[in-house]
Amino acid sequence: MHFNEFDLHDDLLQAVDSMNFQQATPIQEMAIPRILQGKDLIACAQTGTGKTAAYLVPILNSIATHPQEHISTLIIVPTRELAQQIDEQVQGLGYFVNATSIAIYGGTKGPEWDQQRKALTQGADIIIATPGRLMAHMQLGYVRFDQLRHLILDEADRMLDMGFLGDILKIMSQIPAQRQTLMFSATMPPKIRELAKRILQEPEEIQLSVSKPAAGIDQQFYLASDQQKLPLLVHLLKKVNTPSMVLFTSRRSSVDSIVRALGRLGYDAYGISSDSEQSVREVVLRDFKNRKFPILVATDVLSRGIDIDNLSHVVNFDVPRDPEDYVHRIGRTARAETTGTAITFINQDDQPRVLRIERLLETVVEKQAITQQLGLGEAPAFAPRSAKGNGSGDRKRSGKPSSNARSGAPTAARNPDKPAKKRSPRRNRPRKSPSAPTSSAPQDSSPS
DNA sequence: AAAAAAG
Repeated sequence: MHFNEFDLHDDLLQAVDSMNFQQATPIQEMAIPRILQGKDLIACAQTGTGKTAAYLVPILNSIATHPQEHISTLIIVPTRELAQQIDEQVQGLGYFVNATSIAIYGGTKGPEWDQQRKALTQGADIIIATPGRLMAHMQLGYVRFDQLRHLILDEADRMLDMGFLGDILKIMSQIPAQRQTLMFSATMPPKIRELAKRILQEPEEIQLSVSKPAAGIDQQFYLASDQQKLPLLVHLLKKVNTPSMVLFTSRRSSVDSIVRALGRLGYDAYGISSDSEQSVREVVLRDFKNRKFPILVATDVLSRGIDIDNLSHVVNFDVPRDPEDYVHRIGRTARAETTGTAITFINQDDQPRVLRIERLLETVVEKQAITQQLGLGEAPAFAPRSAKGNGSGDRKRSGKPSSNARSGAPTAARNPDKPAKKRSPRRNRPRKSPSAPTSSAPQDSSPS
């Protein structure tokens, strides 16, 4: 279905056109008409499917057709980077409708607080906020949501994981009951169902292939001890011409040491975690998106929703403890129906988690053991003790439980169906995000 | 045994 088949305001069609949106993705095709009708919605969709535009387009349509003075839309998200990214999308799509927006989040030291207060008092069409900072403003009493018509909870399952339920309910208690509410969640656990029941009215429900990675991702598992991981990574990097790689690690404390180790090996890498200063987080992410350096080392702060064009690789330096996070991490690549490679290093301790991931994916991925032939010593054997978790006995065991050291052949673990069509959405953003400071590449990770 | 978010 083409975008101009939706019943959209002329200005918005122009915006959609300027962004070169043509064919709607499945989630957009399903969500846009229902949101246009004013229905509440609960949608379960993998990231990288055009989820954000699926709600921004109809919301902006509502703003174009019924302009109002004060805030019409509140979008709540779990991380600051996601808030900023959505704000940038609003800037692009909202340009021709003259929609105003602001991202509201904490961690900043500059004039942001006053800018945020001003937007909240004098009005902006769309507010994109992380819960903590929004609450802080609300407690000061000047935030008015009396004209609010649309509330969106994005990455709702993540927000509950992060303990935001109380904040969300408190925020919701101060916005009109007469409103449209949209919930987007990667998964649909009972807690999400409960919340949906509580805050949605006769919701439409959209389910899109739950927890399955995109078809274009080539998943590769390598057995490696902690000492072998870095040299193995270097070996794999040598085979790539111009890598654009996000390397995930589960610990904030490892980000810096990996960045420094890569620096010593001559790779230009920078890191992001909640330990980084917010201004550094922003500059590093922007510079990485602009391909100013090839390797970004990050914690799971970036595992959800963050959109990076043409990311060639995701590397899991360790296996995430939550199998859902694996799907989210590797979903940073092969977005918008392109292709990408997801490499996961598995040491002895990581192995039970691998079984849980494979159970979630309903796929067994070949465990490659190539460290020996690279002269890095013997790889850890793949012999997971167990995959602690729910006691259901349907656990699938890997067909090849032990290390088959001679198989250097690339694994065949991509999802079988769907050819990887390339769509390459050309984004000529009509207006730049107003808040982006321009400065040069970050300065703090050269070899010491 | 982690991560994120308010300061």
